[in-house]
Order: sequence, then structure tokens, then C-alpha cells
Amino acid sequence: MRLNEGVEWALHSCLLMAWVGDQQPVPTAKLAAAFELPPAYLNKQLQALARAGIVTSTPGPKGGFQLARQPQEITLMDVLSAIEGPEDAFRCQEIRQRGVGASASEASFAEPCVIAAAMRTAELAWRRALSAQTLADIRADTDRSAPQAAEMMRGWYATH
Amino acid sequence: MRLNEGVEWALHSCLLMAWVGDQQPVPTAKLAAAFELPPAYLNKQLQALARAGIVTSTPGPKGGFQLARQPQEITLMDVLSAIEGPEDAFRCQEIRQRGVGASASEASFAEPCVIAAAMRTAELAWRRALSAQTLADIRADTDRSAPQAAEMMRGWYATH
DNA sequence: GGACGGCTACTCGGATATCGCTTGTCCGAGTAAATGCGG
DNA sequence: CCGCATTTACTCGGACAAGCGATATCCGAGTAGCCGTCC
Repeated sequence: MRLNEGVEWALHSCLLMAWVGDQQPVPTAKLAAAFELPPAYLNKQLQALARAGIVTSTPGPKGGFQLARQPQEITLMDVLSAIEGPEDAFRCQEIRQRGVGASASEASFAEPCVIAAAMRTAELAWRRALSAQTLADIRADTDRSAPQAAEMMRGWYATH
Repeated sequence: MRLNEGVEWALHSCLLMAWVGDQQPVPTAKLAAAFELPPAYLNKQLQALARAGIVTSTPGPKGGFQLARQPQEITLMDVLSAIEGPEDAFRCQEIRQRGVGASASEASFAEPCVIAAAMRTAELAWRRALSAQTLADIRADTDRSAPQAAEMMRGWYATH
């Protein structure tokens, strides 16, 4: 199991947009240059964020992407769901109903698969932890552990 | 992000081995027949469980796999780690140090990446939830929600 | 000088290739049981 | 009838392909600003 690296790209991009502010859209080219990422592929990830309503896109010169909501209204879960899709990591294939179980009555499987339920419990814990953290939290933590980072990024952004 | 389906196979296989008991090894062929799975590929997953020390393998006739520990000593995390590998789902590529950050001093990155830390927090919640559930719990839950399942499986196993 | 029309350059957006990992299969090494033979 | 050597069949184990999704790239559609021209 491995998350798409687009998740990391999207999170850093959102943080950069939060730093720059929502007065102006940030084009894909600048986001890609800021982290040395392939611009076209990063654009693909940002499109996913736009489809999910996390960012808004404006075409044409001076266009780009900007956060659609306030940072405290954007959770890590939102971003992750936008990039990875809404489905669970563990997908029960109901193999209990195959083979030996194929001859059992349909009522035997009225209760959900216990294994799937257990995996879902863990996944809910993961999702809850992700939903509990917002982009504003990330920003605040960064200001605490690396106070110069935001200013450096803003300075670079203004001069390029 | 999607877990290998081998995870589901391995969990059901472990549950079956717990039902049958550790008096006798269960060959891959029977496990595969029980759930209509491709035998050779299932064998590959069981090998991973053996490497992780979750099951022991005995070759030759009457050979197969059996649980290496008591069910209450086998957590879902153990099985998942054996199949999926021990690495985190989110792998920080330190893209903060690329592009704009490349010119920053090395001391700027003494603190771990905040985004990676946030993702790790969520992942730890997931792992904790998985480690809290053992194969014995799964078995007990199944006895509660589908009491006939274990007996049906044992009956089928004895006659095939 | 001001306003309008056309042009240019820059943006997103989706269609299109390439790569790596998951999935799937195969055959060989080893072992325990079964079997046949000799005592 | 009993014990032993041989054969046999069955198991795991790792090496070898195929399929599919993630990764990466390219080109077209659309728009905002700019420039030249006309009034």
C-alpha cells in the first residue's frame, strides 16, 4: 500500500497557496518551480483538487489556482480524498461467499464480513485523524517550527 | 491508495487456520479451494506470512501452513505488515528542500516536515487500531455474528 | 488623445504514451509417506 | 510377519510473464491583457 505522491504535492501546493494568499491565483508553473515538480503532472493533481471544490481555477493570463475556502475549512482528509478518491483502502471482495460459502444460505451473510468490519474500524480511525487536522493547523505548526519558511516562500514568489 | 487483495486473502486464511486448529498444517490448495482463489498466488502471500513469523510452513505430504502463535497473539497489524511491507503509506520525499528550499540553510530543515508529521499522526492512529485487534477477536466476533461459519468450515475441511 | 478591434501570450483541461508494481503462473528442491522386497 | 530401501506423490519456494493503474507528457480551447489603428 502506498499513497500517490500527488498527495504530498497537493498538500505542499495548498500550503503555498495559503501563504501567498487568496488575492491572486497561483499558476501551475510557479507551484511546479517552487518544488521542482513536473508541471503537467502537477497540473493534473490540481485539477483533481478543483473538481473536489478545494481550489478554484481561473484560466488565461494572471490565472491559476487559489484556495476555494479558508485554510481552517480545508482538512487533510479533503485533500487526500480528492487525490486518492473516496473509496476505502481495504475493499472487501466477499470471498467468504465463494468456495465453501457458496452453498450456504443467503441469510448466513446478512451480517457484514467481520474482517471487513475490523479493517473499516481502523480505516475510520485514520480518516478521523485526517479530518481533525486542517490546513490552518499545518500552517500554524510550520510557523512554530520553521518561522522563516513562509516569508522565504512569499519573497521568492514576489520576485519570480 | 488501495491495499493488496492479498491482505484479505491472508486474513481469511489465518481465520481458517485458527478454526481448523494448529494440530495439522493446512496446505495452500485447500485454502485456495475454500475461497476459490488462485493457489499459486495465494501461496505467495502465505510465504510472506511465513517470512514474518506469523505462520510456519512444513513441506512434503501432509504439509502446509499453520499459525505460529496463538490467535490472541496475532494482530491485524502483523498480517498487514507482512503482506504490505513495513513502510508507511505516506512517504515524505522532502520536496520542501527542492526548488525554493534548495538555497536555504541545512539548519532550516532540522525540524521534520510538518506535513509528513501530520500524515504520520493519522497513520499511527490507523496502525494503533489495527494492532488493537487480534485474530482471536475476529474469531470471537464471527462466532457471535455467524455462529455456523466455523463449524461449516471445519466440516468441509474434514471431508475434502 | 481616447476608444475600439485584433492579436498575442498565457492559463487550464483533457487526450495520449510510458513505466513500475500488483497480479498471476510455472517449474524445481525437498520431504514424508507409501510400497515393494528381502530377511 | 517385520524391517528397510526405494519410489512416489505432495508440499513449499522462488524464478518468470502479463495486466493495470500510477506517472509523465503533449497539444488544443479559452481568456485576459496588450498593441496598433482609427476616429
